[in-house]
Amino acid sequence: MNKRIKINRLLNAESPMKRVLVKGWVRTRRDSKTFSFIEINDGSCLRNMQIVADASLPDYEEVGKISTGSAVSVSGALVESKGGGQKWEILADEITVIGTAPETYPLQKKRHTDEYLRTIAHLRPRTNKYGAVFRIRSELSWAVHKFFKEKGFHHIHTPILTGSDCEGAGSLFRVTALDLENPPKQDGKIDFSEDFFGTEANLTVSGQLSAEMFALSLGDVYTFGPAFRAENSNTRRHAAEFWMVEPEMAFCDIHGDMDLAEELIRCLVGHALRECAEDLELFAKFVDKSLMTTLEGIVQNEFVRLPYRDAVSILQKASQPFEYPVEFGTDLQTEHERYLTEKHFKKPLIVYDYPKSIKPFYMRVNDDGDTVGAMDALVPGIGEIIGGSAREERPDVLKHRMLELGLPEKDYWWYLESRIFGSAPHSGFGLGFERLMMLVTGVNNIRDVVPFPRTPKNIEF
RNA sequence: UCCCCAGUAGCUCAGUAGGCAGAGCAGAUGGCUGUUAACCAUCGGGUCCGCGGUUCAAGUCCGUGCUGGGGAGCCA
Repeated sequence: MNKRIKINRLLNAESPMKRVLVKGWVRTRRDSKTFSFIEINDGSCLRNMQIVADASLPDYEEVGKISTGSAVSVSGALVESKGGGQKWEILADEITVIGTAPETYPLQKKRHTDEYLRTIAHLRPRTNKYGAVFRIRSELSWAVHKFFKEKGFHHIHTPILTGSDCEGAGSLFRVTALDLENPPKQDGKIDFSEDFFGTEANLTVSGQLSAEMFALSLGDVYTFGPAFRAENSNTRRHAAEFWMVEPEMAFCDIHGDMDLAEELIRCLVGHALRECAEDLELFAKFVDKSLMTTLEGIVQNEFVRLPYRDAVSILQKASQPFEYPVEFGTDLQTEHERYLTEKHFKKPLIVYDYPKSIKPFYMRVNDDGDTVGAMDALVPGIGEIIGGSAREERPDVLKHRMLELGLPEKDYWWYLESRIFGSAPHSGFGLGFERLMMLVTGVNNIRDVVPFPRTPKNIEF
């Protein structure tokens, strides 16, 4: 018996083949008097393979019972199709049902809402749209590694479990091996010295601080892994578990940081356009009619670079009213970011040099003393897709900032030591991988670009 | 967490003025055709999200809870 061949290979065949074997899931069956058409999909591509099953087949009775959703194995000849819709089809000489699907199979041969498909997240990758989403996700994931590999970056596996609530930003998921029914206590409080690590532990919110240590050793590094936020965020762009790409570069300032951010996004979008054309076509057709214009615009045009001070004055001069007032020292609200990227410039932009007062301790203080080398990349439809900064490499300035913000030095002793022993300017950023997926596919809910999304009150599957 | 909207057949939805619960698709059965989300006919299919209230009468009005969605905040 020959080996199974993926449908995408067969659909791109140059010539007929006498004997091929395919395996996949039935999308639809159309019966004639003397034969049946069965369309099967094996996930290798968006398109299905049409199987022609003639009534003369030994098990033709069985063929009539093959239902939508069943897993089947088909062997036969790859021949040019007599019908109009496809170039190739398989003239079956043997069809075996590997796994049946009763009529309660929830996926029908019709359009389903995204909300309904979320309730059957275990089956939704069998639909055209979600199959395409996750093929693109896989391709983009690979493209991230390719991008950094070609630039000489090293991939670092930073820890998922962390011992301190670094950055103090966002609520953390506590990790414990203690008996929650009866935890050990000391002076009325839970005694974490009895816990697995002998101290409090959490899931990481970012690999940045670890990555910095490796940038100051291996030069240019990146991490690509999950991050966890226990924020009670109920929006279409937040998940409790998401993936971040976090490059960190030694001897690099905020401008080099922005250069890399822009190059990364444009390169990844270009990669998707080249390598996922067929799947992207589905999104351009059914999800976002302007998708191709948006994506090609990103690849072809440079991003706007806009200092925060200039962003403020543009917003102050804007003809439309804002709910939140804008002045130096306030953070840009969603409405402001959307105005800048969707109305004023109508393309991606990077805002940089934010006020010190609204940014974390590790961002490098600029010479003006009021701003830090922070940057946010904003794209139409999604908002912030990248947040990054130059890191404060001067130990005295860093300590001063920690004091201002009330962060205990002892918790960051190793971070501070990196500034004492051979400190060097360095910069990095975090790219929200799901937000990139939303940008590339036009899908407007983060829950629909994650295989099994985790959001407040939702961890089924 | 706050504001707004929704919840009716397996799925997508309609349900008028408070008066017997509907369609398309899916499923079953039969027919027809190199078909393309095939087509035609027949049939089966309901805790109208839960609880409480108003009313002779509630899918419909009121209160409340749950679930889902959109927006805001937090951020990637």
